[in-house]
Amino acid sequence: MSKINEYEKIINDIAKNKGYDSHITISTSNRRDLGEFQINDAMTLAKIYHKNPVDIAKDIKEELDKDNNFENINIAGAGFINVSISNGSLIKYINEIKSDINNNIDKMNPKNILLDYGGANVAKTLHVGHLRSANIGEALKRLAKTLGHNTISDVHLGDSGLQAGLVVLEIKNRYKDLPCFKENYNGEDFNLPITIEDLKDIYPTASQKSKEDENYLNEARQITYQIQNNDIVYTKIWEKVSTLSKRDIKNIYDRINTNFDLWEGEMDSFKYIKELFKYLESKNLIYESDGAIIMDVKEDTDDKEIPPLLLRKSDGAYLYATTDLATIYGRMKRFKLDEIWYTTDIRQELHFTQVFRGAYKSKIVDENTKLGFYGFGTMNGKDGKPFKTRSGGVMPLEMLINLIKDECKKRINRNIVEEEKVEETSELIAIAALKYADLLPFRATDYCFDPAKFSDLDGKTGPYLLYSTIRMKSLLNKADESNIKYNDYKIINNETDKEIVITLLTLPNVLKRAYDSKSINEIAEYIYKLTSIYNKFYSENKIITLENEDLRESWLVLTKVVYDTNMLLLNIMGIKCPEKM
RNA sequence: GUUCCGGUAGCUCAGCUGGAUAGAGCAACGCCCUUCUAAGGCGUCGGUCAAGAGUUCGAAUCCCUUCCGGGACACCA
Repeated sequence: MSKINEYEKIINDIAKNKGYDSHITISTSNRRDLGEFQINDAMTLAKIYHKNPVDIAKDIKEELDKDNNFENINIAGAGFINVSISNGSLIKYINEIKSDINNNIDKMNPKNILLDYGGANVAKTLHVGHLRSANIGEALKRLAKTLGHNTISDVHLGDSGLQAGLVVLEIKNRYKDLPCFKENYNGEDFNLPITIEDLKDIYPTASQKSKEDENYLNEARQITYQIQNNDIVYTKIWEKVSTLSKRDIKNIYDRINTNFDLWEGEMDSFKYIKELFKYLESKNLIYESDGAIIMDVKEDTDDKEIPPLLLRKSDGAYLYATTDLATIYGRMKRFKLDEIWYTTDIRQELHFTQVFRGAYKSKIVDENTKLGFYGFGTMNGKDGKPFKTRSGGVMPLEMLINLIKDECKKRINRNIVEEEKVEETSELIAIAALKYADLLPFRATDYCFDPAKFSDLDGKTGPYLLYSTIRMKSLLNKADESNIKYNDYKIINNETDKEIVITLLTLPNVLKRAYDSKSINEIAEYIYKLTSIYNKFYSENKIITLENEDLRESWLVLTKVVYDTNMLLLNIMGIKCPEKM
């Protein structure tokens, strides 16, 4: 158990012995003049037990006074209990976590969690709109892992929609002479002379044409249907396009440290669709309505309209809901899952509500498996609409990364970073800037996309965190080079030192809250707070040259613990730290 | 129309399971590099928490109303 929870348990045991049975929490005080931690539960307990809150506070204080973990206990106002932790206890705490930062984490009971995020579309360029899903999903996965869970991540590519028909149609138009488009094609394998560069042009062209030409659109729809139904040529072309496109998509995901265990897509769910329909039919859950096949998912207790799940269009084609339900069907067959997490734009919430209901109602998913939708807010431009480039399209992710990278490159300290490392280093800094800026706002609120926000390199930013973390590491390296040992934490010198220790103490609760709310912003806020206190400490003290050896050793141990914590949290956020910058 | 989510400093955002004096970054202004990386540190300026009413010992936080902005609402994904 983490130290902070040990403290909390002591306090809860005391309260229980005094007859107050309720969960009491301690939190860092916002009245530091009165104490470092505060307990606000006396007021709540007063209501339950019909007693004066100050008397309850006194009861608790009386016992806390006897425990040498705590000191300077006082009661203020309506019944606030202010508590400080004794230096002795804090020193012990740092020594408990100094060699393994995992000792400052409360592991949870392991669950098997599948995370569905990313949502890239085959044959389409990864653009800034894909950023949040990747950053948030990846960070949630890493957080879950850190807390002891088993995870499977799936990019769940969008590869079954109209863009398939559009792209194949455009290819057909451009390469009429390929053997596969001839009448007596014998099904032999063929080379598709298409590059990723071609692909970047093919979809936008086709999309544009479909908007202007209804015949073109209809033909694309027809081909989409044929691909979904395993047409020998079209399906093969689409598979080739997918393979090519996946490689491109993976390159960009790699750049932003987003990794998937499964590179599956909507098309991979098609093999379950027949079985799924049969199953739903056997349960009498689906029926025809206006030529389409639907499933009712509304419930009597609903106070708003929940439309039915549309599983097959009147023209026979399948939809988003079909592939999502079939995907769940497949996942439940293949894996033993406790939870499935979806991270997409919050505008898809209703869709997932419908799909989840369909999954539970049909018992594809039993009530022991939790389906969770953790949507993120929409990325808007300054005008309140989705961010666009000057030409009107959505900005490709690659362009944004390179934009930031150029800014970072200008600021690299060439006296420190070797020339051949400049490229790699500016990439890491750019990614840090991008990811941190994206993870800082609360998950579910919309936010304003401004390239300037991501290229901010000063203040509360990714580069600030990297810069500071590198300085910590550099300091520890200097100590190693000078053969200065730092084994034990011995002295808390002043308020700044103590503030660092207290901030470290709260880490387990921060991780817990982030996990509960499925929002990384608490972690992003926390690492900034810890880092800025450390930077204050850094500027106040000269460490290596200090003559007081015990204090110097303590400071180095403290530096190491903050460094380890930062590395842990950067890793959760999917941010890599360079050696120098 | 139904319904969901927002409105907090000039800008971008935290804080919302009620707690004491509402925070941060940017921007503006001032100070600190012969000394472990100044992408840093310190300070100043900046607020009717959209408005009104209510619950409470206590409200940015909970309830209600209004105004403003955005989203979703069966053959797109």
